[in-house]
Amino acid sequence: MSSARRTTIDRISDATPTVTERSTTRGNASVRRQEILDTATAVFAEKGIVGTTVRDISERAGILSGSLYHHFASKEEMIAEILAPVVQSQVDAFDRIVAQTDDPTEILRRGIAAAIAQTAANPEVARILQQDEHHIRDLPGLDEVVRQRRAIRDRIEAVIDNGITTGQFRSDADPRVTSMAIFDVVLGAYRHLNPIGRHTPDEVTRQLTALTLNGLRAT
Amino acid sequence: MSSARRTTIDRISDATPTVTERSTTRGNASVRRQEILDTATAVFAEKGIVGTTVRDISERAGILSGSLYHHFASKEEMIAEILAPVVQSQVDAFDRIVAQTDDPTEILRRGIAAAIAQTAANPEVARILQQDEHHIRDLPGLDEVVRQRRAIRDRIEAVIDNGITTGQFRSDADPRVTSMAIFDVVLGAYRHLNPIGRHTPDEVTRQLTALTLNGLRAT
DNA sequence: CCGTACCAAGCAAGCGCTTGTTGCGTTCCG
DNA sequence: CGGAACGCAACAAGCGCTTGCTTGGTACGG
Repeated sequence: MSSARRTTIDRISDATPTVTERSTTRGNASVRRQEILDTATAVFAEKGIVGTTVRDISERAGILSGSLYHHFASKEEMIAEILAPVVQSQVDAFDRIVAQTDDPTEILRRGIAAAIAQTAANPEVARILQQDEHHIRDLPGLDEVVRQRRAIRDRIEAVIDNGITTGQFRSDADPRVTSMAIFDVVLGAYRHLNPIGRHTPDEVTRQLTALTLNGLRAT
Repeated sequence: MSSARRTTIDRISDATPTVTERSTTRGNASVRRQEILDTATAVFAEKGIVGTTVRDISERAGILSGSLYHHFASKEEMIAEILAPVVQSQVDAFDRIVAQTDDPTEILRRGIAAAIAQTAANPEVARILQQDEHHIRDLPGLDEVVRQRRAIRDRIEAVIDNGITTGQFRSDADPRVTSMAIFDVVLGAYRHLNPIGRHTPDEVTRQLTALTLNGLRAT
């Protein structure tokens, strides 16, 4: 699909054939793009991925729906660009934690705190990840996101398993059920934070770490 | 392009709806209706409410999409008829429990057990309630369902609040955050039960009651 | 300090297809 | 025969996305 609509005779000598990220020198071309992305994030969180139309996004962004495709190749690309960096930074945060300590209780405590800090910084993305979990799973362009989220849950499960063998956690705890429970609870924390809820990230972190760690601790 | 209209004669040759043969119990009117409703439940759970089309349902039920409207007035009516009885029986179960005891720990324990038993009996409805929570909220015909679910969560919150004042639960626990966490964990239990997961309802109940009650108990 | 070239950004219009829903004709059984 | 059950075809609205064209603004050679 060549959408090139140059005038009939032009560009005979292409002086710079380098594939570039042009747009740089201009008044920062990606500003509008990020604006639209932020708007789209809000709409996706509010109406869900399937329930959101490109016209919903364009109306709220003050643009015509067709003009969105000047910035993005597809609706799916917008979704990927919204979710990927957040999930990536969650993975990075978890990596940093397990590099600092190998104590299961401490990993869990810091992991929950980091996840909730992430949620506080981006509650709308957390909401999308929760409520559209299944739709995300069968969007072809989002398999990396799905893979990373599954990896996080697997590693939490491994941490719990480890804590059981060291005797810190209850021996009758099922790592799979428990890890999923923690995952669900932490992901649902967006409800308690602004703009939806009224709690501070620190308070929510205190509540959820207390609930889960006391719930897991060996008697 | 004019569509070649098929006359009545053409239809004689091609027959045999390969998907499902009609349930020929003509006397019992609601049999076929319930069949369709069960099929719709499975499709809604699989694809989500917004992601499911009436054609998806009709294909799986071995009927044409238009013929669905002989049994149901609208897609929304189908959803209401799927969700309402389950939510109602959850309310009833909770009522029965609080009529038997007023001990907060015991109410929570039996409440979780009852909710998971409900989930085990109807995992697909649980999945719909979780993943389409927000879409359900702005379907006009489902305000009763929304009202009842909110009522359950409010009453759980009250039970936790009561347990704090009696000294059974940690005094630093926030009833709102905690009740929502329990709600999320129990609702997500459908993942561990057949046909998705491999745990028995009793085992899941043991796991989640242990996690939440130990997590709440005063030290 | 022009004039030309260039392009990101957006508008207007519409494409092919799908959506929930409807009206009417047909089949089948008590 | 009557009526429930269903096929059949179509409707208006809406979907994601494409196309042709216009604009405002910057770069740059002369």
